[in-house]
Amino acid sequence: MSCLHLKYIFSIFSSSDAYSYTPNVSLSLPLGMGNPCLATQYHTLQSSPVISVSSCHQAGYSLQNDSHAAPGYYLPQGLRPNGAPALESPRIEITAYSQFPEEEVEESSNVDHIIKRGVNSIVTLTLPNADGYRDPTCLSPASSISSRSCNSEASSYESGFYNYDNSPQNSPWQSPCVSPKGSSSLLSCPHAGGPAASPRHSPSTSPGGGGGSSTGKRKYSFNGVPYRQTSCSPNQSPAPSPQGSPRVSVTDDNWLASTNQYTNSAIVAAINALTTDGVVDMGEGIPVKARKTMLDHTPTMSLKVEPGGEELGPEGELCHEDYASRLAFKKENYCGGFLDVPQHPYSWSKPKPYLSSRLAAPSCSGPYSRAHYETEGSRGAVKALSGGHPVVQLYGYMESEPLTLQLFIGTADDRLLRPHAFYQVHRITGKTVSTASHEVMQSNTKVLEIPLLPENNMRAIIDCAGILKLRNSDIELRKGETDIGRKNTRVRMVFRVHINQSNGRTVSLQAASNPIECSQRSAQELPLVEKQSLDSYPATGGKKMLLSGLNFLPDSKVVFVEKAQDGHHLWETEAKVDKDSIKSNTLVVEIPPYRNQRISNPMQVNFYVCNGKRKRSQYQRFTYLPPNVPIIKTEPNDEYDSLGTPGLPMHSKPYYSQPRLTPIMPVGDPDACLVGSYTPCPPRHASMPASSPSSSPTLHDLSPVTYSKCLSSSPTHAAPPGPMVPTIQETPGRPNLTHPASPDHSSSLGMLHSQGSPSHLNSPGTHGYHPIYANSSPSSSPVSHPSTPGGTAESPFVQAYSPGQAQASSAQARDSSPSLLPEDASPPSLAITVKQEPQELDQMYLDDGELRERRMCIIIISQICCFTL
DNA sequence: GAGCTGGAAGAACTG
DNA sequence: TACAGTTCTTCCAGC
Repeated sequence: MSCLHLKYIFSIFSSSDAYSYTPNVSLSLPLGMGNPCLATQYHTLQSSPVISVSSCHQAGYSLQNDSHAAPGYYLPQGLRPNGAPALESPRIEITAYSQFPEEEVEESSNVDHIIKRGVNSIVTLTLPNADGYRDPTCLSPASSISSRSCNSEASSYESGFYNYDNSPQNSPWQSPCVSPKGSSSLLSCPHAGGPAASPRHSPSTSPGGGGGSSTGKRKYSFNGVPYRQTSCSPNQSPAPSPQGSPRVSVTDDNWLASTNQYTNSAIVAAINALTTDGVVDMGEGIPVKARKTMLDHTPTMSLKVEPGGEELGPEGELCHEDYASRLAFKKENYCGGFLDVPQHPYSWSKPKPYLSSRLAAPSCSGPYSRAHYETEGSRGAVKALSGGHPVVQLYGYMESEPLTLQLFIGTADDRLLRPHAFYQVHRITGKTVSTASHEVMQSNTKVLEIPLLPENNMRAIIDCAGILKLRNSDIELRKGETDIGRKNTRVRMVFRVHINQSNGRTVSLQAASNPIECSQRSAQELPLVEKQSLDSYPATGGKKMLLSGLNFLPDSKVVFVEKAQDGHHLWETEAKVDKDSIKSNTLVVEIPPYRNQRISNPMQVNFYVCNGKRKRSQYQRFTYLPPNVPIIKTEPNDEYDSLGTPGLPMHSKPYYSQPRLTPIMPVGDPDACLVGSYTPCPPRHASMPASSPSSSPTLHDLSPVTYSKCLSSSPTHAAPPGPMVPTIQETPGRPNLTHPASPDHSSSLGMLHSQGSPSHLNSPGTHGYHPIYANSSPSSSPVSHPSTPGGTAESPFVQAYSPGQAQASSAQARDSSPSLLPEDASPPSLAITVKQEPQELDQMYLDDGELRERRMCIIIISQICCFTL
């Protein structure tokens, strides 16, 4: 499978607190190469949107990810020829990604990647094996019996819950992409299995009491994967699928008549329309109650405005009529497989007041919040670490049309980012919720749609989203489900925005939050490494590295491990931990010497913190450099300074639990990317469309994800040859891609991989955004990737800024240079200097400089608290 | 009374 | 197969 690798800046701040740091993260969007239905699409953007997410956790890390490089387009280290950060240029990249070679290889082996270049620069993305991953007919999150569950009568109606299950375009499985307006490609019906009647355990019907859902011990197939029991259980679960969603007739006329505005609802509607064609029949498997509810409300596709309505007033409400009237549908053969970007989504009321500022954000009681089961009541919206709620903002968007921000729960494991099978976003309603939202089902994944309004500076406070935990037994029994829920408790919130371009194309941006631990026990006991002061160091070792995170104990151990691609350990050694310096959130460890002191290329290894048997953190990446290689240091991170660990400047990038590798190159020298200046990753962009500069939006994922770009980008490190996500450099005229094999379900378009890693720290006073060390490797952390030639403060993007500054910044961005954020925007706490990308570089990619002027980026302003169950 | 939380009991599962 | 430890779900109580 191939992944569309999107780079974006991710900046998260809490609604109540200002954070500023912007890790670079690149997103890999899996493209089903093997599926002929996949169409590659890309557009030329007048502006290059960038999704930025900054997390409060990370203070500036910069990773590079990126791509295959096409000589000439990227310089090692992710810099352009002129030294500008690669990510800067607007573009969409499809990059191979993988962390664990073993898995990757296995997964990749199954998929062919095909990219079609259609007329109009249409890129068709297929969703290979999408069905395999999740059976649409299976119990979906929507089946939640909770009052707020998507399938509940109330929720489905009130929230305007729609199931667009088969909408490729909207499907979370679909990777963000640029699609030509009106382009249509046929995609094989994702839900081949059909709605049918696969028995599901219905939460609502399951006998109460713990374990009621599980009918027995889990059985595993020969390959160790739990197989679905086919016997129908009395407790049929309501296939929450949206199939029962309101149906609306769609005609070409009304579709065409729709405005230029893009909305996901259109897709939903389209899918719903398909149901009339018999394409989608979700009736079976849906609890009677649920079906009834949905049917009853069929005609009413309403967008419910959350409480706070009084404050919102008429304008703030999205009434049914209003909502419905704005819906445009395009009848299309979605089953066919082409994923179009709906051209006419519903529009959010324009003058909608943004209430978030008026609401008192719930305070975060501690480091953890808590997700809820269907059998429980809601546990509230996701909290930001600093309190309040996450805030997402789209920077650089200069149009007056409101956009729709999509939110769903994605995975946070070692594989590509994709919708999480065991968790679903949960729409929160209530007095304290200021943000309007509505739910839709896409490919068995619940998606929350939130308006991004120009009047609000394209900013939204995510106070309407909680996390619902589905019972493992319910999900594992789904047909085609290969994931195991047990101990699969980390998730990320994934944000997407589809932006219609004036040229008729649509660009999709995506950003993911930091990993969120959803297991109560794990959150309390498992060590979590969020940051490390060094990403790389000479093989001689001996240097002390500061780790920051959670749950460090006096007897915590740090183990360095090197694994072969086949998974077996090549080397493992326990590092020396400074017991005296151990705190619950910090730990100092001495980097052990590498097993081979004579390495000529950087060697990627992993390490983890262990609190005892079965209590290990996820793997963190570390790169051993040839002894004679000079180490580049980045500016100290204030955050670390605050840790009180003198002598250990931490510019480290936050490593979240996911030590995943994002192989950029499917094949090649694993170390290649690190070679030379230790640039994380070699240039991945094979071909930048010189002709249409504006057409390649760049997505920067600065999420606090733990990956290091390097790994991901470098086959060497991490990436097993096989499993890599192909890197595709799309150009209107010539898409260039590498195909990685596509993994099973993960290979579907829906898989998104956020490779980003937090790598950047913004220095106070400088723009937080660090564009791009796109190609940075894991080791590309600030340390290894110091500044880019371009210089610092001028970065067109601001990574982090305080909430208060956000609006000003965004406003300013629109007014003048969208891409540029005010200097003051960056939080004082950030110490890393962001270099600005030289314009010359842009020009290398673009024929004109317009792109820079209109660069956009989405910023997630707040870090999300961990959740516990 | 409803909703949100934190805590924990007991079932389910793993090794 | 039994057992102990781990993890998952559900339930309860306090605000």
